[in-house]
Amino acid sequence: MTAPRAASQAEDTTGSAITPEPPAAARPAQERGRRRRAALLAAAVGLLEQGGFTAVTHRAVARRAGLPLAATTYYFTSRDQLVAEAFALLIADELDGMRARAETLTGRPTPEDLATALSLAMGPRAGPAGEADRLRRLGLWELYLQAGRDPALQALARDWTDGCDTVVAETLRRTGYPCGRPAARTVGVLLAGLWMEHLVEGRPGAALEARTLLAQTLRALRALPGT
Amino acid sequence: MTAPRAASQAEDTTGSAITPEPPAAARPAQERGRRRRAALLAAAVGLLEQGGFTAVTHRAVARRAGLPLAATTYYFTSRDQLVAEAFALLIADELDGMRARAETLTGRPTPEDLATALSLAMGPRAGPAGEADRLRRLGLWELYLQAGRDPALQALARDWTDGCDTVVAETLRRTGYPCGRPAARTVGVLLAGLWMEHLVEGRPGAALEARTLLAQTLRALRALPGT
DNA sequence: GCTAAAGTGGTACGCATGTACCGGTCCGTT
DNA sequence: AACGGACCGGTACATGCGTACCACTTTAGC
Repeated sequence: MTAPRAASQAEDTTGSAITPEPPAAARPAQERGRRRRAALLAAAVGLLEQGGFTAVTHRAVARRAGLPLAATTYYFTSRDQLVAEAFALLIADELDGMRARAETLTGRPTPEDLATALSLAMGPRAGPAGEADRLRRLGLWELYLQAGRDPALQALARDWTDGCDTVVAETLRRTGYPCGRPAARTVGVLLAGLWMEHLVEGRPGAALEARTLLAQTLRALRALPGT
Repeated sequence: MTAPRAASQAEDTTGSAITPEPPAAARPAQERGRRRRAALLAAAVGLLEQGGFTAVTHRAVARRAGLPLAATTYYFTSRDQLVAEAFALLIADELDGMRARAETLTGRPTPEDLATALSLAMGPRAGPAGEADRLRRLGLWELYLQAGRDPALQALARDWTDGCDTVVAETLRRTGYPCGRPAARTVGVLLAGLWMEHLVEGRPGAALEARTLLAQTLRALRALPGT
């Protein structure tokens, strides 16, 4: 968060003459260390969900993980690294969940049924768990957008997009909607856009609208040859 | 940015016995004051574009506007208010630009031509001005997402969505694509999603893909009756 | 058991932030 | 001309931040 980010791997200015391979324990050697690192990462993800990008501070992460402040700088070389790893974890979790929900859909559904199922798979769940989902997704999109300013996150942003598109494409193929990548992309972008809008604006009819527009689009794409 | 946000309108604890109507000059009485307020707002918008949400600090705004720090707290009761007004201004500017570009499109274009024109109207411009556009849009989306956590911004977020959809709907109608709101929504969401993706991920073929997918969708929607 | 590395936790520093305060100046009104 | 509110600008304060540091304890490898 502080200004100078480049030239961080500068000269070793500590007392010891030889550089003992920066102790940054990216992969801790001991079991307890690995657990601690995971706890910090989990705490970072949680904070990301609850309070967004700016909520992930060293102190907040340490407090949430029940660890001393210094643990955060010991296991992660910088806040940026911590955030980036949390982002990657969030993406992986979210894609796993989406994939799992999408795979329950089988058979040869009508466009309407497919639209409903896809909406359920890609959107936040209903009920009390929905608010947690909503915040998680909000955090994810926040980080996604951050990738537009921070090249270090760009690759992760692409993973997210590709992952979503792949889930959509596979679902379409499996349920008898053999379509090219373009059509799958259209459906994926539509789904993501509609759900993001819902996340932010919280309009009452959003879920229904998503199903309707999606069904319409699926029907239209199917009617058009060679997509 | 500091913790307690509620109960901010608490008791008047200043020396004077009577509350002289909080001096918060929301609409300055004097010309110079109005100019200063506008300058601060413009500076906030600029910072929003360049550095995103977190870059809009009292000090940065004041410095950019060439005014003393205290001016920011004089004309705006809080940072939140400053940010909200900047957001509103950004939305209005962006919608004006989009509308102006969209209105140059006339006649009865093919789906491909329409897709190209809409992409040009709604997406960032090319050339050296494109990077500024890119950052501006990034800032806008950042704030848009923030509206998911801050109810005070939600109405503005809806204005943005509605504005985009309206531009799309009017453009479609004017160019001989009489369609219902659902179809316009589909096109609008698709456009917004694709451009946002481009903003963040910066993939080479994104502009071409946007045109292709949009043309395909327009064609498909036109082929389907009653949309 | 000994030694070096890994891990630990308390503390400190420098900086930027949001916001409050206050003595002063400008200006429209009477 | 004078009065009162709008406006001005400098400064101060408390807080939270990222990161560095360092003496200490635990663990792994010989």
